[in-house]
Amino acid sequence: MSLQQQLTDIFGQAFAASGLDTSAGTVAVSQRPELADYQCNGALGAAKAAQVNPRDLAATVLSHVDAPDLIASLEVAGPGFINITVNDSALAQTTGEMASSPRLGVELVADPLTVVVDYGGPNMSKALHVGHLRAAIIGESIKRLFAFSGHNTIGDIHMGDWGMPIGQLIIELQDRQPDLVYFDAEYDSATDGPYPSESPVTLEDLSEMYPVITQRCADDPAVAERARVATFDLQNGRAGYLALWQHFHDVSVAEQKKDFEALGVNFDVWYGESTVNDRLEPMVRSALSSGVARESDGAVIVDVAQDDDKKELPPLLLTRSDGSYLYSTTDLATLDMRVEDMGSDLVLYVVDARQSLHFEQVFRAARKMGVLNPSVGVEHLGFGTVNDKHGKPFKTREGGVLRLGDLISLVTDAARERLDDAHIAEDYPEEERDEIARQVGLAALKFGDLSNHRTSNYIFDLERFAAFEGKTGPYLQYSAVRIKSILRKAADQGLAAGQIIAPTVPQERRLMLRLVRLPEVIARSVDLRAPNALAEYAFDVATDFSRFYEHCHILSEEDPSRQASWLGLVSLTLSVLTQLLDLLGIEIPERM
RNA sequence: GCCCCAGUAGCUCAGGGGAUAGAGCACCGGCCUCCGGAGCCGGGAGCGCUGGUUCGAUUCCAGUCUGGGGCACCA
Repeated sequence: MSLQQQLTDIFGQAFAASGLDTSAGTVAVSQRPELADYQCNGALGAAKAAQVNPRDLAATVLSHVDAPDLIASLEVAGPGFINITVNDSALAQTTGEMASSPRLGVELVADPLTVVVDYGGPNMSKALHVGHLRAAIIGESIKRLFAFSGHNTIGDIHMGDWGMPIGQLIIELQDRQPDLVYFDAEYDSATDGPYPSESPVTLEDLSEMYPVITQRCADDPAVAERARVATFDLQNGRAGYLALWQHFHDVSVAEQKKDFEALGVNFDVWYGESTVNDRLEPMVRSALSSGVARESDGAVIVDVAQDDDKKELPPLLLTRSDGSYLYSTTDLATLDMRVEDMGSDLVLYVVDARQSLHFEQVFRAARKMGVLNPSVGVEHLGFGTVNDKHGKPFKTREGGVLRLGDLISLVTDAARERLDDAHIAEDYPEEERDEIARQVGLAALKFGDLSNHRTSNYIFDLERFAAFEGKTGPYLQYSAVRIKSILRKAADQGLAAGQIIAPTVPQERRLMLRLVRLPEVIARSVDLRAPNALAEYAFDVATDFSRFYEHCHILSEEDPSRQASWLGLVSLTLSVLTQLLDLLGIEIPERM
């Protein structure tokens, strides 16, 4: 049990023994570290309810606290705060237990859930760009966080591959290459042979076609109508379109897989909207027959407004008036699949915050339609938009969107340049230098993103991402690498980590206090679904380590038990940093 | 018009109803006979505005201003 939890239990009992509610015993990390390690503010609120003086009440509570092994001193301060200073040897013992625990003292959740994390969400036929960065790395981090906590997680890329854009691309291609067999409605693969196995387009072609056809549809209703028809035909199984779709899909996935792999983002399943095509028609029919859905202007809709709504909630569209399906339909069917086939208890959507209304509609419709029973949770974990320094949508200097692959090259090159300039790692093999540059560049990129709160709008600043000083990913890597270096040298000298003993210098004590907070930080990050809490803490751990490192010279320490303890402490620090960075999707080089 | 999100230091951002609101960058000043200086130590400067709830509000609520976003046949 964590130190903070032990203290909370002790104070809960002390409040109970004083005739008050156990919940008043909640202990928090002290806000005034120069005064105490932890504090309990429960006396202030409880005193109000009991109509007594808070300081007197705090004193009464203290009289019921008897934990000399754990607590070194207690003090009532200010209006009635209880300041708690823990015993040095208890602190050392807790730190030592953490060091010998494979999970670093973090308990597995009592009731593991099957959690589907829906993130990434690229549209088929589009190269990944900077806008996909957040979904990918926030989603990856949240997935890892839930998995570490003990949940059964499934990361699903949920590709946008079954909607209007596909119909648009089909007619755009038709206009460019009308003679392709895919457009011949009379073509019968049973008699005429299979469709060509070679794709008529590359992802490059599709990416170029995409904005062109989008604009054409916006400008010309007749073109838009053709796209709708093509979408309908595709969804209803027109063979040529399906064959074409397969090509679009394959060239897209091949390219996108490379980008996601380069980012260190791995999906468990590559499902998409198309995966649930077979569920669409039955689902809509069932919703109609049960009366949950109704026809309106030829479309099928589900009313999701409620009497107590503060805002007007438009109905959710299950089908267009031509009978074709929308992403609301595929999202609902996907949810159905996730519950029915994948056994989800919780579905987390890591998707742009601008889609919050859509998810509100989908979640409500899902409850009404019985797709979701009350025991299954669904949450939209929205994130902020990607803007440039001036708060406008991010564009490259040429005015286009920055490709994800180009972005990775940019940060990797910056890291490589830094290595060269500073004459760092000059004697390493060229291959290793490249690998270090890759790891450092990605760390800068990811930490720069993940240290922001998920929901805040995102200012995309290349200079900031290529910075390696201060509160950055590379600083964290550097801290970890220094520890590895120390441990390597210690091993060379035959020195081993030993029992962690009571701290003797403030920097050492501070580091221990920081490390033992890990369980609470993990729990809080899970509760808030917020990787930035991990990022903040990781930086604090690294900073506290740097201070300790500056002040305590480990390898030249003369007292053997102290030296062994310090080696244990820095080894634990490395484990904690490694774990945290892994949860953020950041790798640590062996040396750099 | 309605709704959502955000307003904290010059800039980019943290912040869990509690005491004296924290980092990083930038700027200024220190630390290299010592385990890796991508480091450490020190310095200045801030909760949009007005009310409310509370013993106590940057935090919760209402209003207001500013910025961003959304509002059935796009995703």
